[in-house]
Amino acid sequence: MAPTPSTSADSGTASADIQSPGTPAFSPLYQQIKALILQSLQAGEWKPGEAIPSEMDLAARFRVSQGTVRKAIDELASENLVVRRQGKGTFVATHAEQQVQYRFLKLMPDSGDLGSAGPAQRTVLECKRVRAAAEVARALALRPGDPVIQVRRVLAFGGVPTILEDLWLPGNAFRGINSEQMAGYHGPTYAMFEVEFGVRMVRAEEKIRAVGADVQQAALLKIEPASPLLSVERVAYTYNDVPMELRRGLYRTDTHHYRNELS
Amino acid sequence: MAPTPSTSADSGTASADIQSPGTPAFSPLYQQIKALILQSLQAGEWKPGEAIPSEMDLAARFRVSQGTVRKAIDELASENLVVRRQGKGTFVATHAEQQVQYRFLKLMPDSGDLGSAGPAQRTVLECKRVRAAAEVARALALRPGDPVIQVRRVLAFGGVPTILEDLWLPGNAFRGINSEQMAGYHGPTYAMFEVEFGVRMVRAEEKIRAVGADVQQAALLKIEPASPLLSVERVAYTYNDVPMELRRGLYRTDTHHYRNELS
DNA sequence: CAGTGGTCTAGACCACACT
DNA sequence: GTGTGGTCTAGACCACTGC
Repeated sequence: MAPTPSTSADSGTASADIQSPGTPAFSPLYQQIKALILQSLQAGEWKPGEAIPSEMDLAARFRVSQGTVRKAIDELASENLVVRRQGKGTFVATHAEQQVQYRFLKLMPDSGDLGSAGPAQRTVLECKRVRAAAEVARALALRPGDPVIQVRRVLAFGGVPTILEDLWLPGNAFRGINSEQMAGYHGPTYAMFEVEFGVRMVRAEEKIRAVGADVQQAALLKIEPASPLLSVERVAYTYNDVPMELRRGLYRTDTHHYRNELS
Repeated sequence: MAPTPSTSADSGTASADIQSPGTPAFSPLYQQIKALILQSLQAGEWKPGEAIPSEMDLAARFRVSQGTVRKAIDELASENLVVRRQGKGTFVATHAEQQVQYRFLKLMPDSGDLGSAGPAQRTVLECKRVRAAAEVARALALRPGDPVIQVRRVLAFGGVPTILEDLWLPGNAFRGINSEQMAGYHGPTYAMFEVEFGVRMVRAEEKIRAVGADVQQAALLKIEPASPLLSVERVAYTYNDVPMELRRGLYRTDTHHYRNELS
């Protein structure tokens, strides 16, 4: 299964390329290899946490040099799709066994002392099948009225309710999900999605605002109504930029803050 | 000016390494080259926007192969310290001539329509020399009482005041700064810092919270007191992780949102 | 056209982890 | 020791830019 290089740097050969006229569309070999590896990743040829074949093996399989495979894997690693470990191999990234427990949750205690409060205590308030409202459908690339799972839960740190979250999940991919799974799983929710539903979140976009708590929200978080809360609206994507989750979190930021790095 | 490789991969040579006992401290050649290039960047050997020497030139200068220089530059490019442009050269990154006008400002209009409101209108309310309070001193790695510049300004989009910002700058590096500079410069404030003070911001950390506007803040932003605002506390760093600015912004998020990407 | 960064190869050796 | 990823080199050719 050799790729079709769009240009050839092989000494001696000169394979031409089939291209639509007018589209330069030059694609380096390593990008094609990357795409092939990505396909195997999507297809589940290697499961999260498992090792992928060695660079030499992949080079042989795709009939390219190790250096080309290396560059393809380099990009996958920089996108956090795989993790390289010297001497051991390259592994499919997973939300479980992440060094920092929550890869997508950037809320930090002001003290900076992470583990003091231990893991979040989850309380699932609701987990039901509904029909997608227009807004939810748009975010998840569904049609209005399509089945979605709606989850509402509270996360507490050290006994203090800190986050109120609403989640919307495509009904088809998450068929059969229930409150016990949402509450009972030890570890990140995204890790549970991998194990139970084979859904790997690889990327997310967030829109952050400051809002005032309404009466119901205030009651659930045990704060005064109209208290300022951080509203974090997240769309999480699997491979190929397919949206698989819409999430709206309300964070208390009197004891925590959202930490971000710019470069 | 050849580097001292901590290990040698040269065929034929076998240069041993001077290392403190007990410290493995293996550092690849390309990291050493990267550090050397970084030194030249800091020293101002090449100014923001200028081209650095070609890969071949640098390879000759450091007596290493082009591939090694390439890998060093690759890392600098991934850290946004330089920008590569095929066929033209590698250029020192700058906050001016940035494709997106504000590299560190992640506030977007909800409409998504960027340029509609045009560039921000700046109103400088204050620009004075003060002595660093404990908190400011800590953030800027100064001693309490050291001179700092304090700036307060309002940014408006399409005539609507949207951001209220307080800035603290080390008095020594920004000696002589005044309101006219802060208000009059066309383009990002960080670009002005490069041109006028030779200070290049390379990286920043932000702590984000939701807060309620106090009476004064509300008046300046022409909103109701206690309205929820996004508080963005930023420390910006030059080379070598030296903090050069503390900034606290209060963002209206009824018409805009803070956009973030996770991966 | 020459010069720049970008791609690709092939082979050698190093650092690390397991057995 | 063996196998993995990581580093380094040398040389060839490709794509893009501007003279």
